[in-house]
Amino acid sequence: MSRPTIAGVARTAGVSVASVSRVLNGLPATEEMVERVQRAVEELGYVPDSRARSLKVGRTFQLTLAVADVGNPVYVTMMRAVEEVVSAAGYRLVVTTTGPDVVDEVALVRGMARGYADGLVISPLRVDDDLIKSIRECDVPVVVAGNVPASAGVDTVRANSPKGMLLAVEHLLAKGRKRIAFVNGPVDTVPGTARAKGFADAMKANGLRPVAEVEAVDFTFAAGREAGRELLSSVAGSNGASTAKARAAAPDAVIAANDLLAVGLMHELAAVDLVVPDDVAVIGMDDSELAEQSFPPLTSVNLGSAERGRRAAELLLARIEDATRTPRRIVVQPTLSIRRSTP
Amino acid sequence: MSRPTIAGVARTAGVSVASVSRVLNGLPATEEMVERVQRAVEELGYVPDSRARSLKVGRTFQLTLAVADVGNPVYVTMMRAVEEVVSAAGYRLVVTTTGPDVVDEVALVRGMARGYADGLVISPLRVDDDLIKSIRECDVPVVVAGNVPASAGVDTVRANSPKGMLLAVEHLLAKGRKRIAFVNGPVDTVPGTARAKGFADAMKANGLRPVAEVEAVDFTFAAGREAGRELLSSVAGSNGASTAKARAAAPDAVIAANDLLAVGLMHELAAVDLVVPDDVAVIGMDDSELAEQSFPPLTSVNLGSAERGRRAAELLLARIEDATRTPRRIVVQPTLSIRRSTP
DNA sequence: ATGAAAGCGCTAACAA
DNA sequence: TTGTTAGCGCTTTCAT
Repeated sequence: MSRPTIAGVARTAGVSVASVSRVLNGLPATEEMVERVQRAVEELGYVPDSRARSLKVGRTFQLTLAVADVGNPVYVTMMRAVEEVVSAAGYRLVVTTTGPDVVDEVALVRGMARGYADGLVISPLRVDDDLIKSIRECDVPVVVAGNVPASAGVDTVRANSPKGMLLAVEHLLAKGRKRIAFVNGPVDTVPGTARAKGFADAMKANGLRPVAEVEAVDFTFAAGREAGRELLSSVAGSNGASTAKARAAAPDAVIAANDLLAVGLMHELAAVDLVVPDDVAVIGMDDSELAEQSFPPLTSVNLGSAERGRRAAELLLARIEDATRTPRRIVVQPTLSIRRSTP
Repeated sequence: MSRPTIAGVARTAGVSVASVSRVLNGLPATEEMVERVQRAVEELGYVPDSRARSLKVGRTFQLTLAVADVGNPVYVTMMRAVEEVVSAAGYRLVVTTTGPDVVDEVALVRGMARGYADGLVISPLRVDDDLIKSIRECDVPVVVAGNVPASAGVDTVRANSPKGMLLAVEHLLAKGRKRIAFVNGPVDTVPGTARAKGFADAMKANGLRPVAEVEAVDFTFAAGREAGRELLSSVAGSNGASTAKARAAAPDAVIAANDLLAVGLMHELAAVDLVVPDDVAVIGMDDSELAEQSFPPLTSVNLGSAERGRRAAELLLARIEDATRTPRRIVVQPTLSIRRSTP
């Protein structure tokens, strides 16, 4: 026996389908009508088909969150925040993963036209014109948690990487660390670009020059280890330097573009018996759950991922209410979460 | 201007809607027909509405994965595995989070009747009769990644916790560690129960008695820290023992029910200057990404989360093909990933 | 307050 | 091969 439909309910309740629909949606009806319908619903175990409903009303009451890498703990923070505001508003949240490629993001955005959800929060790693175009032309509202040009005319909420970098550099400086190195993620990504510029500016503003800079192949732990090895060999093997000389040239602090990279790096430091923070201080970014779980606990720039998630969700809900409102560009300010990886 | 429908495409192509539908679905048509339809589709930027389609054909080509806690890294391993097989089969995967309560799980399973997806993989922390009932009565196939009674008659793929515990205990024993303590998660959860029994059996089988046992409030890092403190105070403060005596009573190894708990515990050990593995060895379970990211890298029982995810997805696809096949109960065998948290 | 009926966008008989 | 049409399960006029 197949799933009961509204027609079945109507039949066993002895009323019309319209009446069933009405009581199901809380529209005015007599006591008795409500009673009869509810009994029938109970008896049949009826559950309305959301596809049919949304086909008719044009809304699914689902929202989608698309993230590039479920393994990145920064997304769990964001996900939790989005989930909270979205479910409070009566929406169901589903999350999908896109992978690191722009084309996948574009396909996802285009795919929203299929009617999967009433809106989309997307946090793209890489952005190109195609993606922006697909977002602008998307049939459902989309807000991007990240940075796209103002000219794109879409709602965005992004972090302030430069400010975050400043926080990191100045903290290090205050602790007397001046030989600062930098482990970035891929510079062809949005966050990678922002971090690179932010780091350069922050160093310059403080009259510092980077001791070393390496670029990891992506924002993962494995890439962080590899970048760590590269960093180590670059500062040690630049010439046949004596130990003392090498020490003098070696960084006494390194900033990583995210927590995953920072933790990967710390593993490599430990591998060559460099102790954190005594020999080298380490600062991550994102202040994800991993930062407090790592050992030593990682000082990390809190880029406000929870707040970004919250604000992004709010923006999305607002735009669903009113598609004509002028796009907002929110930037959330960073703070520094100081832990034991810095002195 | 609103979204183009198949009717619009038919109109601009000068053909019938049926013909459009046919070429869109790759059914036989003349060269010219295909040509005209494709041009119209291109011109209008037409994308078929999946709701309407699935209302008609009864399938959504979406599958749902429901996990209790997105912050638990064991789920990202599983998620990746599920995603891989599911997308290879032409399905779209969406993941939702349920929270730790059974009622939420039940609501989710019941909700599947709304037609969100063609199938569900669920990994429930707690199982009761209601949940089993809802699974059996669910309108779409569901496979549970976890342990439910055989009598439930549902497809399951589960880990072998007892075997895993044996691996852990015997590894410790081989390293000369006999004063073993245990940090479990809540015993009112399915994995909690399994771990508890597995640990007890493994110890008994080796003629060992646990030095201490504590139960964390859930399977999180924070709970692990708290449990760690409790463990430490229970072995230290049992009486006004001398340092030497306390040392003798203290564990020289502890097994934790998952990686998150193990890492939380390690932080507390470090807080009282106990070094891992010299003073106390630590073994986690799940062998999640966190195990290699932690410091020292965590020896962990690999409960096969990737394989469980893969098999669960395969089971689901198989059942979607054939609803009548007799339920299978797959159990995947554990291995031990030895890292530096054990000597 | 309730019921009859149209129609959301699509697919699948069935006819031609 | 192509077109006409019924209908998937629901909501929402429009009458009553």
